[in-house]
Amino acid sequence: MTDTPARLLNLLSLLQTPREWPGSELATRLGVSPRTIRRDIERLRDLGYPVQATMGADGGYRLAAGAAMPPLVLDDEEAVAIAVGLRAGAGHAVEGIEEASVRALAKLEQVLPSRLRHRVGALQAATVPLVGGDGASVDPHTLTVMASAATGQERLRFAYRKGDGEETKRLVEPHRLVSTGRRWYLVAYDIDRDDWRTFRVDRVSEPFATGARFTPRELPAADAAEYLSRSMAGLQPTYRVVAAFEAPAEFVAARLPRWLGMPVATGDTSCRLDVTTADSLEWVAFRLALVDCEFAVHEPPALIEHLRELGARISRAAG
Amino acid sequence: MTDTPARLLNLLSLLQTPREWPGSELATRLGVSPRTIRRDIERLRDLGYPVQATMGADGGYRLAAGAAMPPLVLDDEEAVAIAVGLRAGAGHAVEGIEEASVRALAKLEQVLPSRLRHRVGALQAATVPLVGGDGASVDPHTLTVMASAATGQERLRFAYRKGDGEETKRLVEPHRLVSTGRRWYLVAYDIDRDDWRTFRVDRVSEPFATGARFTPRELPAADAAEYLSRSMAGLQPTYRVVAAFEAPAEFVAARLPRWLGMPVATGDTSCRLDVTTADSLEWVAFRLALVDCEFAVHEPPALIEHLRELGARISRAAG
DNA sequence: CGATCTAGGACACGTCCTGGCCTATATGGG
DNA sequence: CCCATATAGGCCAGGACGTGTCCTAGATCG
Repeated sequence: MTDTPARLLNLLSLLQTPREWPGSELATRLGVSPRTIRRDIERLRDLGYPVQATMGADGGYRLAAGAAMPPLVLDDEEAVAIAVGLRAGAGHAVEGIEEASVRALAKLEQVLPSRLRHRVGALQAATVPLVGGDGASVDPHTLTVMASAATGQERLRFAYRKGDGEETKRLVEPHRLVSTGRRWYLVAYDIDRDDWRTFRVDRVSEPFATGARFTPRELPAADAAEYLSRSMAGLQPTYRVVAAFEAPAEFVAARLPRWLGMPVATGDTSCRLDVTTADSLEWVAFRLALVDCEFAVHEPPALIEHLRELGARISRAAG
Repeated sequence: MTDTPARLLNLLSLLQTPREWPGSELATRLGVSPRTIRRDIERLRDLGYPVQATMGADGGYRLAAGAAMPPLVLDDEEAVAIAVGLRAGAGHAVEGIEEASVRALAKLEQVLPSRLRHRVGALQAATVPLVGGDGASVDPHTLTVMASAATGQERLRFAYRKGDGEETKRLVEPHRLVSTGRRWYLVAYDIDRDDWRTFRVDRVSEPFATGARFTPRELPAADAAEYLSRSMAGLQPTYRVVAAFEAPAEFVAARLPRWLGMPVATGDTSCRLDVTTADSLEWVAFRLALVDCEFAVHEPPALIEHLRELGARISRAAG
């Protein structure tokens, strides 16, 4: 409280409250004269924070939207809410911002007080994983540890469950996290195997940043996404799904995630969807049923079988 | 950039990066001597931010978790990611932190630069509303405007669609937002009608804070939640849902949201769920089907009918 | 053992921060 | 209309404090 910088930070946090503060109240609250408050406001404006003032009787200051993000001052509950929200969305985030979302979560969790961390964990446990599917859900904690290690250029140690169920210990230099559809991959240089590898994040457990720094190697590809798609080509079983809907293409498109592709209109009130890269039939079945209109699945047989079972189960539930 | 406070904020933002910074690099980057950096670190520590230092060769500083949240310095993408994540979760947030979640969103959107606001809007449009249900989804923008007006004690103007479909104009003094299950309500004092009212947020459109301040009146109840439940008693149609599952109670509980209540075990591999306050049958049907085990619905008839249709539709889709 | 980092005391110089006082200006209410 | 109250900002005096340049001590790794 003796410092000018501390006061400015306090001021910034007060101004982020969605209300107006008269200068006199700010002065008494921060323990300085109103004149100094006016100067502090000026300082904040010089720093680029657009402090808005309303003139006249019962005027006051508030922080408006500007050119750059000001440092967000959150109270405990807000921080927990953001952390829980981001973790809930970590598995199936909106496409295009998955990486940024994980980065933000890592940044927040790095400085999250431990008592709040417990609350986040408890609430996270209470949350319902929306996709039952094949159970390949990612642990937000794993994601954030990996993201931190990648940007911090620290070596990473973890246990990896291979496709055949065997557990192996890995020591890698993490390069980047890549999200495809709803699955996460880590592109990293495997120290022991002395080569680049990709790891499915849902098969990783007990990730641990060793603290040892490394200098980034050059990836043998234009970027991590390209390397991933090259290394996955022909490797994992993917399905091609073809379905027809009895509803306008816009109606269906609005109810499907983008990465499933866009439906093509086959008439005024019908359209067709062709998904080439589906990797979980349960998930696709679930999304199709959610569209809330008549539809028919033409391919693959496994999906048709799964839908038959689901429909039968629901019918049985109805007595 | 000439100021000490500005440098401290910059330093704080650098230290939030998940990596270690040697003092010398911080010095050159911020354009001051290493000694000043050491003093700045000390200042931050005095302010309560736990700057962790590792000694020895290639040591450095980083920001650790402490007692209080430091101001979060986000880049553009991270801010957008948080905003989108919170908006996506605004409708059906994790129980217990809905209000905090909306507060955080309001705080963020208040200072979000407009160019980022456009990106948030675009991504938000691309997001899929998870619950089709009765279409009573809330607009995150409406929520944040209302939350800001309530905590900022500003009068609020909006259009309200009553139960019979009629549009009315309202001018209110917002008191609090309350979330029950997946629905949002505003408890406010209606100026024109000169009495307290509750409004369903999903029926509100074009909310607008007038800027006129008011002094809070005393609510004729212990708190907003109590007032809401009193004013809703016997008013809105709620259903009682009874369902039986052929799976252990823990299995079912883990796949149901808390506000639906807890299933009661009726055997080792069976349990029973009794929901007294369901307000949307589509939503309940959807959640029950998601549990992924055999189940049967005993009540109400409307839900059974809905399930019958859903099951038939899925079966038809399977050809 | 030496290199390299953090940690921090001492000192001197100059800057800038503060409070008090002034005026100008915008706004709303009696 | 006029007055109260708010922001906005200039000017000035005095003193606090931030700065760079020394210095030494302690920790850690190769």
